Amino acid sequence: MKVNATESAFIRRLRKLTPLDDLQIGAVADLMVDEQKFAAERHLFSEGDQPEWTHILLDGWAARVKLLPDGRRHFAAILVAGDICDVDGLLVRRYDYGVMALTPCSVARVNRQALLALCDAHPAIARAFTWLTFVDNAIINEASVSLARRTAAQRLAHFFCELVQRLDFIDRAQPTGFNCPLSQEKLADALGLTGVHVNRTLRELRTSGLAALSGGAVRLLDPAGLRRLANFSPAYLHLEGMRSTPL
Amino acid sequence: MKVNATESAFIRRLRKLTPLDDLQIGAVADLMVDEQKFAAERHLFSEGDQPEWTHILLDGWAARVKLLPDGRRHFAAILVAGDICDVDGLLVRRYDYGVMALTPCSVARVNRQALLALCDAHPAIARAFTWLTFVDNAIINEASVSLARRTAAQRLAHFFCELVQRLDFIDRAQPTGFNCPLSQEKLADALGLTGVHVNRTLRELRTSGLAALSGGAVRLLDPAGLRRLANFSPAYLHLEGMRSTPL
DNA sequence: CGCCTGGTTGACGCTATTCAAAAGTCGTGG
DNA sequence: CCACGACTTTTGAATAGCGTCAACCAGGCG
Repeated sequence: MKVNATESAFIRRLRKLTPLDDLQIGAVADLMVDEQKFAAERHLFSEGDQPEWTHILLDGWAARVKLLPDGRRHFAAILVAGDICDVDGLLVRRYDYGVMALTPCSVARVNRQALLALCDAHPAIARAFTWLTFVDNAIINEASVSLARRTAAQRLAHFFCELVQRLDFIDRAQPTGFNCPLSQEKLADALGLTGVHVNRTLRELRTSGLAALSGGAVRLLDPAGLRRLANFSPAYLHLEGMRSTPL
Repeated sequence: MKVNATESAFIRRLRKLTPLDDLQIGAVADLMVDEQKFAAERHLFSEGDQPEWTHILLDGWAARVKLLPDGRRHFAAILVAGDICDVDGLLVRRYDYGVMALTPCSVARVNRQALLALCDAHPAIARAFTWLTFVDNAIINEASVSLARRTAAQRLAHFFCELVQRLDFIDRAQPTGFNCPLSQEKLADALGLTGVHVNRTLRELRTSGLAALSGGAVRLLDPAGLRRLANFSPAYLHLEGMRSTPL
């Protein structure tokens, strides 16, 4: 399927975050030629696969999945529209994670060699992609703080605070809440908990008047309270965009 | 202080992992001009600082530190000789982590602008640094699996398995063990545990004949057993080096 | 209508934390 | 050489947080 790349969340993110000009943005958009749909639970690719395409999430939610031998799993990252699923596929021989659609997804595939060539030809574009990698990293680092040192309630609160920012950036959130089509089981896999405990912790947040998840939507009843509980500070999202330095 | 860059663990890593030729390697080495010493516990820089240099660890151990408001901390990454402490400092406005020396360290500082310029001039060099970022990422992703889903014993076992590989790669480990100058408290900060529990878990590993930490060294008493316990598979370290694709 | 997935709740157990104290280690200075 | 202090390791006892198991309920969809 043909992509309307120019209006995609990814290109809009590039516009807002990087100093690329219209020509450079256009060159990137031109690589986003074919669009694929994935049903929920479907894998875009799996751990161990050899990368052939770079996948950019246009719509829906997905996750980077790490599987454990006993069948349990961990979501190393939650991906929303505008996120690149697998930049590292550009240079790595084998994926060390899979990417799974959490909801029905629409994905732009970008030819790996073509993107590499474009980056080589335009250092500014290479920098933009490197920048996106760094932001991705920062999010994962912050998630690891949650896993290492925050309680279940704090993890959920932090997760909600982060997502409202990320989604708002692509105009998919209101200050009052956002659409969150994740089952409690999937939330658990993202936060290093069990489904049962996520359930209890959600009730805790609800009864304490902080946030509520129902009908596939998160309502932030007390945004300031949530941020206080999670000790959330959005600096790590680097929403001001990359530091522009002379080429 | 002047650096003997060519013999540094970092340059040797570049040689082994990337397809850069001697000229390109030399150009990178030429940027590693000044060497600084840091005492244990000293910060190379702190969260919130504006990046000015890129820091490459030549000797000693360091960690990327994320601080919590209550004084607790989390080590988002453990750095050893040959690791870049802060690639993202190249493009980010403010660090979202600090880097702390865990032992006396020797660090090469690289001028940020100069490295950016070099990457722009030589796409192959840019790729090499991007590649190192990806490997760094993969390690952090795997660590997040430990934090999310592995028990204390498995975390320690996995940590030891990873380090013996990473250190062996720069010729600083024997198959039988390696030098590990981390206090139990610091191990705890890397693994999302408490010092007390690390102590108990180390005893568990010792009495079950898997591994022992004493006198600043880890002895791997039963490497295969350790790997089995941790379900360690070194694929994510990408020790085969980057996928070479035509420029 | 029955099935299937996801949400909800209770009882119980285990893992890791907390608090506290004692013993070992190492560097420093007298 | 010993004494001292600071830090690290070690161990115990009590507790908290989260996981496990199991049952039940609600809604969507064939």
